[in-house]
Amino acid sequence: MPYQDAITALADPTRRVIIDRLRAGALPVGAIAAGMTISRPAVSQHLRVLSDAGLLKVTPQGNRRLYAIAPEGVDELRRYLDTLWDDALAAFAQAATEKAREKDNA
Amino acid sequence: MPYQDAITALADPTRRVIIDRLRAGALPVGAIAAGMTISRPAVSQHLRVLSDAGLLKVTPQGNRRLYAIAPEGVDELRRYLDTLWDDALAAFAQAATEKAREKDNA
DNA sequence: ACTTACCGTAAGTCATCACTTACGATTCGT
DNA sequence: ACGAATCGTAAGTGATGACTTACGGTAAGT
Repeated sequence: MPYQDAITALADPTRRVIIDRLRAGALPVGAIAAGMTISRPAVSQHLRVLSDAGLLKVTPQGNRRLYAIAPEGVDELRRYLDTLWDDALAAFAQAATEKAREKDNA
Repeated sequence: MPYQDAITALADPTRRVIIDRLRAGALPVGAIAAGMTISRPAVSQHLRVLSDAGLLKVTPQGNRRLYAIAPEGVDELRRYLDTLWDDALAAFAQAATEKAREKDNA
């Protein structure tokens, strides 16, 4: 899954809450939904989106399904932002030098 | 602006196209909208969202307005993903050791 | 075997948001 | 000073998506 799906998935506040709940480790759906204001099926739908985006991986364990953060999916997004960050800094530096040159010509 | 706004802003494909157009350096609105399928006011609205999210900075230059990527805004998002990445790796490692311990007890 | 627990999916509703056209404001050129 | 250019904003419309309830399917407990 490309990084675009990861960004779209993380755009929803509820899904970010789910991600935060999984920071410490894998959890079954019931544990994730417990304490949240929305219904459990709604959580399931969010988990589906996050999994499709490559941000979560599922491991069925008997009756339950354990969801955990997939480091690879997070890394894809990280790399995209790194290139964006590099380009932004380079453009910023170039704009600064151009501005200095203008000042010299004045 | 917190990182949440940045994620929400980058969730839209059109806004990512705009960001990509600004990777090489600042551009006025007309140049950004040129070649895009949507109208120029639509581009203006997207630029507003990106600016509010802290991802773009504007420098009015006479008649036109130059938009450029704001490195600080990108950095906020980068830091969020870094902590998420760290936690995910730590949880993954812990799960691996626990699994190994289970095997030993068997 | 039968009940209970855990979970995903289907169908439908409601709000959010991206886009359009129309308009007003500011600045440049002549 | 006047017309053209550049851009932001307002109002309205259509589509996407987040949520609900209802249902089915599989595994665990007794």
